[in-house]
Amino acid sequence: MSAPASRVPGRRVTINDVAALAGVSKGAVSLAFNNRPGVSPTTRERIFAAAGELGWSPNQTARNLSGRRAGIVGLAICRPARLLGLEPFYMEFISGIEDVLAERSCSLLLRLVRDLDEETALYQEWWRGRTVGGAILVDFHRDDPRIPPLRALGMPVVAVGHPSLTGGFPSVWTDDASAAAEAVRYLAALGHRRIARVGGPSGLGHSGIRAAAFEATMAELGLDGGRQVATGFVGEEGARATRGLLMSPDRPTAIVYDNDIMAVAGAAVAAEMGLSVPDDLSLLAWDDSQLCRLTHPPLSAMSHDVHHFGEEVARTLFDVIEGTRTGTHQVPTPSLTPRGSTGPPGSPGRV
Amino acid sequence: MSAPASRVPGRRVTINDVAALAGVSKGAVSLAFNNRPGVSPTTRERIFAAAGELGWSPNQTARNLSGRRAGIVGLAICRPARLLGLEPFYMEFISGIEDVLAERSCSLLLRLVRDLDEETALYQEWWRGRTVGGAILVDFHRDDPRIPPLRALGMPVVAVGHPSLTGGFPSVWTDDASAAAEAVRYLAALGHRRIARVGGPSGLGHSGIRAAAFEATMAELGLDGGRQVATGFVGEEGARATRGLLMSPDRPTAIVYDNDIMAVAGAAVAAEMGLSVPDDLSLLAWDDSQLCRLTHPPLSAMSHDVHHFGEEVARTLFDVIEGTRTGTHQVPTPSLTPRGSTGPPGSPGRV
DNA sequence: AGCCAGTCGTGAACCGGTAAAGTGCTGATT
DNA sequence: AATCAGCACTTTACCGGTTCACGACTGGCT
Repeated sequence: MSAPASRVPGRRVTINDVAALAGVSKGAVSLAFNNRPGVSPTTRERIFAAAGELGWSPNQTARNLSGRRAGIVGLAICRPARLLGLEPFYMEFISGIEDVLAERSCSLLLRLVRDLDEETALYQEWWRGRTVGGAILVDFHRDDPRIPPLRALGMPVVAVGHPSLTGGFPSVWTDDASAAAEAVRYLAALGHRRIARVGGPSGLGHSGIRAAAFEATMAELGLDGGRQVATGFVGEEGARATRGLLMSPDRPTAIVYDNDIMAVAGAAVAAEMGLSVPDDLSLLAWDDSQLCRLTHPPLSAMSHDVHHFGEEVARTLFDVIEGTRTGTHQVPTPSLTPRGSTGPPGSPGRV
Repeated sequence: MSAPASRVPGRRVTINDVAALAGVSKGAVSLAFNNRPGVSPTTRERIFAAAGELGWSPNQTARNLSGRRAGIVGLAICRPARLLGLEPFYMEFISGIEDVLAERSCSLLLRLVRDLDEETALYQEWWRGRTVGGAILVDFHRDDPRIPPLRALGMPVVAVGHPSLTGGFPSVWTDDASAAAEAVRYLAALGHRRIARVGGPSGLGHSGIRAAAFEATMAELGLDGGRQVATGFVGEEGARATRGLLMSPDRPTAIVYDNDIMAVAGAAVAAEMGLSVPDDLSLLAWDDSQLCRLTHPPLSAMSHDVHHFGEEVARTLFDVIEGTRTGTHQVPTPSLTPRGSTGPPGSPGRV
């Protein structure tokens, strides 16, 4: 029941204790622990021995206060909490980030915020307060209001999004425009003429890019039924949007979704309305997590390696922090993975 | 192109600048910003005005250094990064935590570790270095080696796991034993006699509890085919375990899994081996994320609200930090949600 | 011997706040 | 008139490190 043999009951051990035990000044201990010249190998040894005996390691907070930056990377996300738990994208993305952070003994500071102003204020606090050494910015909007204040802040940042959106921050991005175009061309090649798209919020940059590319490609192919619906990315809205599209007089024969959770919800709606996939309706998801392989039929998707995306983002951030990188960096374009949910429209087998 | 009008180009603004502008000492500013008595309303006003003008807010790092604890909660997870991205459990759990943290303007510090020693060392560093104000401990083992050192640390902690495992830390838990028993009784009632279980790592506490309850219930019902296999929670291992069970001479007619990702993998194996679910084989998942509703047939599961679980954990941690709670706290027991993957064994419709 | 350079280490200032003791003033009490 | 409580601040000492100017000692060179 007694506590393990500890030195002085209450007091916490500091650099001074180590210095005293090793018989040097605290400056020397600091030098030793930051392996910098100025202490002889013998003394260094003695200092480490003392630290080991006392179980001391430098106090990060104190360290941060005097100049050095924390081994902590900030990530604020402006989305509802529930969505975070349901969307496979974020967790895979975060797992990729963590994979790289862990290698360097760094941690991720995660925070959900309600709006972009709160997010901006948070980053300012994190940076000015030396809580983080850098940050990852996601979900860029057109003319994103976070850009000017964060630029002024001078914090190392890696932006996730197309360079046209990220206001000059070093960025990592996928070519959503090409992917969206590929999606449309694929469905058109199958014979679809009325193709719809269920996208994310209209203000969101990458949704906008996909929307524009979708429309442009439809026009280019001479297809005119290119209706698009904006949603908030959650399954329920995906279902509602799908229902709306399918109830319209000239209902689409194919729908492209902006993530897989909405595509899954869309598939359920199709079933509920007695439409068979892919004969009556083709569905194409985006991101491609395990979900897509589990539905019946499995969902075709624009797929990419989200874990790897996260890794690249984290690696880029370290480069930015070390000052060895400033440009933009593209990761592979999502590529079409055809599965059972896409096929020619109104195929012969239809009832 | 020019930076927005900022006071003195390089220097960061500190409490001293605010004090100077307001014409008071920095002590007064500190008092005002921690709304404590000792400053008149007029002066207080003047101080806030000055802070507003300079865009100053207290530096968290400096604040933490002198006593006060950070509004940051630590969570270390000792699992492979890839798994984190695939397992719906963790993200839903984290989303629940974040939901409560966000209400109080707190953040979650997340870190993946390789082993329990690294985890212990990390918590010590976080606590001694005043990086976090408390922590969430997960994945308890029998006689968990983290307990003694972390007890000695005195950090506010909430443990996720059965009180018999969590070494006296305030804990939040689900009754896995009852749930495991219910799972077995349900399958037995359907007529199954050879029931197997694909569990998590044998050292993991909650896997052990489920294993013991599984075995005890099997014995109680006079069933003897209760084989159990330990895995690492990933889909691939779930598939391998399932394959092993199904290839044995007296193969089980029902399998219970420890999470849903392995159950999904198990369903794929059944299909691959030409077994029909549930006629030839019943499958029962655990946790019950969306995955279970997407397979064909949908998976029956021991389901619970993981998001809510996370919320309760976070709330409990705040109570512990404030000293208003020390005991254990049970959240609802996972309850059986029957879907299409369970049914009587070898039913008439069988080929 | 005298000078210089280089190594090892010390001491004090500093990072940006908090906390507790101290100061000066006002107004009520005896 | 003297005492005293109470408010509104100011002063000063931390919190636990890092950094940098400076001193002491050693050894090589002329």
